[in-house]
Amino acid sequence: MQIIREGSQKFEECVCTNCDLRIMFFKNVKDQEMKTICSTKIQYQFHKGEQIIQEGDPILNFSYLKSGLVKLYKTNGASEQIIHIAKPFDFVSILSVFSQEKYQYSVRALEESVVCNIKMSKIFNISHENSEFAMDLMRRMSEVSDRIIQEMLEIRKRNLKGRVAFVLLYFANDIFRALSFELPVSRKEIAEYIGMSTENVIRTLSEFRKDKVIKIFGKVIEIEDKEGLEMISKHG
Amino acid sequence: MQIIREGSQKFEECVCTNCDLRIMFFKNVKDQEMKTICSTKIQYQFHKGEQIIQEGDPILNFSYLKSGLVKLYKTNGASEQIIHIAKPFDFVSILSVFSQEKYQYSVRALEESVVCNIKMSKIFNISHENSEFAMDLMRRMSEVSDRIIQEMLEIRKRNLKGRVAFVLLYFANDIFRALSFELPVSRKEIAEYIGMSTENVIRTLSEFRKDKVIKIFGKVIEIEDKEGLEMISKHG
DNA sequence: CGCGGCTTTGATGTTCATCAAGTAAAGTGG
DNA sequence: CCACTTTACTTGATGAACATCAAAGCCGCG
Repeated sequence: MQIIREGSQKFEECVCTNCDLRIMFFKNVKDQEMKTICSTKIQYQFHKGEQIIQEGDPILNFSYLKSGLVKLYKTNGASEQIIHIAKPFDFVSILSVFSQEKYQYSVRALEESVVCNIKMSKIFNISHENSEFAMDLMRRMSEVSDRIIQEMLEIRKRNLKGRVAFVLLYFANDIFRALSFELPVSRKEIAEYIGMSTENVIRTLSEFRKDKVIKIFGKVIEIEDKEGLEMISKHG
Repeated sequence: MQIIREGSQKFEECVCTNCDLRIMFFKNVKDQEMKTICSTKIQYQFHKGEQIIQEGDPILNFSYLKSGLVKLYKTNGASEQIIHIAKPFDFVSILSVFSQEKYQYSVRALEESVVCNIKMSKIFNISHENSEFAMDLMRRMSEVSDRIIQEMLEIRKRNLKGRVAFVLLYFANDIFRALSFELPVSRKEIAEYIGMSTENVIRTLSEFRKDKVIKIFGKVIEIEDKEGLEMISKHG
């Protein structure tokens, strides 16, 4: 992990004004407020595999993903449960930032990722003075948690094959927007995500390969028969 | 379903001032605002089994449960998935009220329930002028969605026996605060809640009875060996 | 080079869903 | 209020789905 220093700060110019994500969270934040956010925010770069948030740690910052890909998960002793795999525009700190003092979940980078941190106190201050901002934030938080719940329900109602197909389509449609992609997770992580055993995830992938639904080159997956995969996702 | 008319409105006196739930949502709402909420809110009483919210309907109101017990669920064709069973102080409209135009889930009364409805437009107006209120709301919404996700993870990591034990303890500890209680749901609904088949839920209950962990009198459950049940919930 | 983690496949056993069939309970219409 | 229908509950038997154990190949890394 390393801190990203943006050169423009030296010139007292606010780079955040042009941040891609401004339109999501800070659309209604005035220029003056934006300047103080810009000067106090800290951006970190995380390498693949590095821990971004550890459950149990105190929540001091409002964090959001600027680029990369992360997994949101929870540990129970030896095992892990993956709750969500999120990309930018899709991950906001964690739901609990407004209701908890400590993180309930952990976050780890699946790819090179940049996270922008803003002190919670600043978020509270701005919300206090700018209700438009508070409402935007509410809308975003609501979307994020809603999506996670929806996704958990979708996974829960499927059987093994349906779940694996669902995850492959999730990567293809939502994350990479391509029929061919490199899996950013291990087979074990897919298993932790869909709540099945690693061996059975592998077996299912092999079966899809035999049935000519996908091609497998190690971590690279190529979807050959998308309609077939969609059928499996829908009906097991 | 029937509308509850509160006599006090005739006397131009605000009954909401003393609402038990005011401290949760409207702690920071000023008296004048409270008066307009009070005069425009509509309360409905639902009988056991009546539908409160139907997925797909437009979201017009911010609703919260004043008394009773409800189930939050989603239908897929013939089958249902229960997402959460909620009591007052625990259920706020639905998460999606701030991000969606239509309800994503349905809500049905499990017991005689009173729901208070406030027009969304009013909520937006107050949030706009009163950021304290907006922040309170955010905190509540965050708590609710966080709890649902946490609960889904807890259920997911258990096996059949562990899940049934978990649900029984949920009713005993969180809902009824008693070792003996009448189940507000059918065996089928328990199955839909924990994602198992109805027959196996029944079998597991019977097994708990044989092992002298619980007593069963139709819908009435009496927990005989709470520690035992907790062990099963933890370790299957 | 050798170690540990990831991947793969096979064999085995457990857990769970499904089917079937019957009883009990609860609602429905005459 | 009673016959009738439907829905909820229960148990057993069977097979399918899935986890677990075991063994071996692969790959990256110190």
